[in-house]
Amino acid sequence: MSLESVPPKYAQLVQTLQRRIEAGDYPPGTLLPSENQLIQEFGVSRPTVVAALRVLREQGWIESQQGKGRFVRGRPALALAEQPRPGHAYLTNPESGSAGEVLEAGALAVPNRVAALLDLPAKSRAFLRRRLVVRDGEPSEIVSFWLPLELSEGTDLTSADALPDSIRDHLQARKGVRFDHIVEQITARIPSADEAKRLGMPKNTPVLDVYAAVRDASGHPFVVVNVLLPADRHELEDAYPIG
Amino acid sequence: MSLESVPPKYAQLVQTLQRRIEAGDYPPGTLLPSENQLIQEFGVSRPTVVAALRVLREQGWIESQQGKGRFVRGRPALALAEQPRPGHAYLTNPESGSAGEVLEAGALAVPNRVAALLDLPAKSRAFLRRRLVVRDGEPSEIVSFWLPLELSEGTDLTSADALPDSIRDHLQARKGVRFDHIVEQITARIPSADEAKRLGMPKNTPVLDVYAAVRDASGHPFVVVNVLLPADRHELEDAYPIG
DNA sequence: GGCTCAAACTTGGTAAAACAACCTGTCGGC
DNA sequence: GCCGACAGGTTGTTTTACCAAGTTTGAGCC
Repeated sequence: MSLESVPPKYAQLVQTLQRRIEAGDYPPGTLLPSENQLIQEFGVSRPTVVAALRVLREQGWIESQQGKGRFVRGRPALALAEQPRPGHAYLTNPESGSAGEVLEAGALAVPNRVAALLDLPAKSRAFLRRRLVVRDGEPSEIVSFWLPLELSEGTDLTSADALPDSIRDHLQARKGVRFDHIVEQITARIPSADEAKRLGMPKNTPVLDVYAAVRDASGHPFVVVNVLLPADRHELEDAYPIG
Repeated sequence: MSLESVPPKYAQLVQTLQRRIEAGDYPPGTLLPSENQLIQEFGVSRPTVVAALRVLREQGWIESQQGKGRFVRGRPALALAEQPRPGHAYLTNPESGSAGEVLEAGALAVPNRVAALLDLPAKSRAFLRRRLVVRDGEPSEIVSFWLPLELSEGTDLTSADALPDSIRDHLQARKGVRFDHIVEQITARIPSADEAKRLGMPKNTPVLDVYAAVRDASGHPFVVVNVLLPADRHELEDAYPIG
């Protein structure tokens, strides 16, 4: 085993400076201590100080001006809020982290829309794993994973139990694929009678229908995640900076 | 005067390597030459090589693995594409760029949801500008801008004609506010009879209801944009990288 | 007083060196 | 054959050193 790995010095410096900015020790608009002052105070070399300040600049905490110094901007508004995109969580969270029930797990003909997202010919077969997620004792959403048959071989995706690791880790470990980005489509529709029954929702309220195609760096799709959310109980929220 | 300032060496290296990756000299999935090889080939020092490779890694061109090397990923698909996010386009595009008709423009009591997004007390009044956008001769979507009364003074937002500049430029020029980020909420519902009529859509198909709160760097909201999109004619699409 | 200019600060970039951590082979011994 | 030790490769981190370029300041001259 390993002893608690200590973070590198420059990362510690980043943390320290972030805390001081948040605490108001370095108010926004003011000048940060110069490189030499930081070298003195923390007893590290200049490259270490510069590395820390570079990280802070790239994250938007400070801005620098040659010849003058580095100005405090404050905590970057979205640095942390920037995460929970709709389709993303279902890929990275293990199924066992949420209650639920596996509805289907096996190969069958893909809907046209999924075929297009997976770059498969229409009417071809693919593997489907569909799960009803339960939150607070109530049915909450239906999550479906579609993947090409060759990708599903050798995985535990046919299991009727919740998977202990995330779909992403599962595929990455067993098939060696590398996820790169997600293309997400959001639409709304009236649920089918079956969907409404499973979700325990009135038939005349719409569902949000989210398709997330997971692709590698070259744009080749691996998996399509579909999430069905009753619109009376769920919203999608997202935040992003604008230039 | 100065001669054309030459870019720093590490930046030149970044460019060279990017071009080689794009040209296929370093195909995705393969190993990049090691630091020592690059030092040899380009006749620069190790910190210079490392600085260039750090930039490439942060931009998503390569990924590195201690003890093994650096793997080529390819051009980062989304780094520059930075899609038009749903609420964003309506802020930056001038109204005159799309056909349409101003439905309302004036002060009135805000709905609870908008009040919350604008940090206003419930039942207070705010300025509303609502417009029906027409595409290809068909009514397409309803766009509403809500803003606090003090922000609407001195603007042309009461005009019944399409504004020649974007809402963003308009407010930035006249009120000196600086937009920083957007918090977006997406939901779906059945349209009201009036909405369905204006949008020329069947009453039993849902609409996507997008709320985008535009805020400054400190999180204070300026404007709320609401877009109503018939779900049978519109989808929201978005792409983002995953770590 | 007002101007010029040099000195002293600031950040930006490059070079050379060393050690640590990690991976992958090869070469033993078993 | 199997397994461990080891050597040699890789990237990660830190240090020392020097030069370049932009900004501010103040001393000194007119």
